[in-house]
Amino acid sequence: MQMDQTYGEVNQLGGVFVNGRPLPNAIRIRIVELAQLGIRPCDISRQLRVSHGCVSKILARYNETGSILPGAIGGSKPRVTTPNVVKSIRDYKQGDPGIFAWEIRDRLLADGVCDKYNVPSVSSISRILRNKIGNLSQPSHYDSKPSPPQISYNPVYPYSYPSAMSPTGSKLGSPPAVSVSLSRAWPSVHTVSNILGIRAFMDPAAIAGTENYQPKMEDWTGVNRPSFPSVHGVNGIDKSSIESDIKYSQGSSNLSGYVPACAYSATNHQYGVYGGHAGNYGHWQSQGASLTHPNTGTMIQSPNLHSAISFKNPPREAVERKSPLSKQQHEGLSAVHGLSES
DNA sequence: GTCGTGACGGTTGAT
DNA sequence: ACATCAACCGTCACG
Repeated sequence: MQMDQTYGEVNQLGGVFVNGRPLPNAIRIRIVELAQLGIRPCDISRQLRVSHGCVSKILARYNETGSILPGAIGGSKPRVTTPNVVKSIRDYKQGDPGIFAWEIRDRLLADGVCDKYNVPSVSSISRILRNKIGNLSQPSHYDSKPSPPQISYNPVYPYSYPSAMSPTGSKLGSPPAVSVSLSRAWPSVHTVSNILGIRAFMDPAAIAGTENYQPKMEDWTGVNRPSFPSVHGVNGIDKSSIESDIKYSQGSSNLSGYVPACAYSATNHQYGVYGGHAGNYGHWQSQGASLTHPNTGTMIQSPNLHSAISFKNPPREAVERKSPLSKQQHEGLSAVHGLSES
């Protein structure tokens, strides 16, 4: 609520956080960077004043997915009963009026209309039959609608927008092209890619915005910059930044000492993340930060950071997410490679 | 002392 | 406009 500027709360370590909201990207990145420098999680926790549970989670996620971004918050799962699916169901029903819902389900899978991740349940199919199709002859307005075939769920998908971001900073207003949504597990990756025919996974560009896109953090965009005395701050900053400062200024002091050269450079742009100021998202470009993904060796540079950051492995995560860290590795990551470079 | 985990109270965004 | 719901968040405390 009052969240706008919300003051955050202070955790046991003295760090500031906003309950319910993700840590600013700047901190998330810093966590990863420090870890890459060989600093132990417990020390990172203390230095950044972020609970170790959180450090653990962020690091685990990064190791697994290559993304430092928080997951997509809010929204609903994409509907599986896309117009295209409904249409197929109707076709099957018309072709064989006596067909059972489970048979339809099997056909949807067999015909590639759906995959195991997005195929409607038998009960959903029954409902569709009853409600949307009912009388076979009736055309349901569905077909008329162009509705992009499978992609449809893309659009629907909150989660996945590619945020990519418009460089300009426009937040995510417009979803870029389709970069597919793979974001959560729902549509399986395969599906999507098949559908779209994309090579998304391999193509960094495509990927870029994918996965988590940026969930929005408008509120925080300003986010903090811990180690810095507000450099530019003072002057011209807009309120939001300032406020954010307020919200988050945590131990600046130590930090700086700690993080040496890290690319981060803290500097100002710190929060690159979501736009340091006032909401401009595009700011990612930060300057030089670079993260190298350990497992893969992939290096992420800031400029691309956002892309890099945002994704890496296809999201199967959600699915497997339960146990996040499979310690074993991520083969998938390699795919990512291209990411960083640019 | 570390670190993984899950409950908890919270926010968000689609429906 | 409002309420639900389901996803995610970070903290905390336990083991």
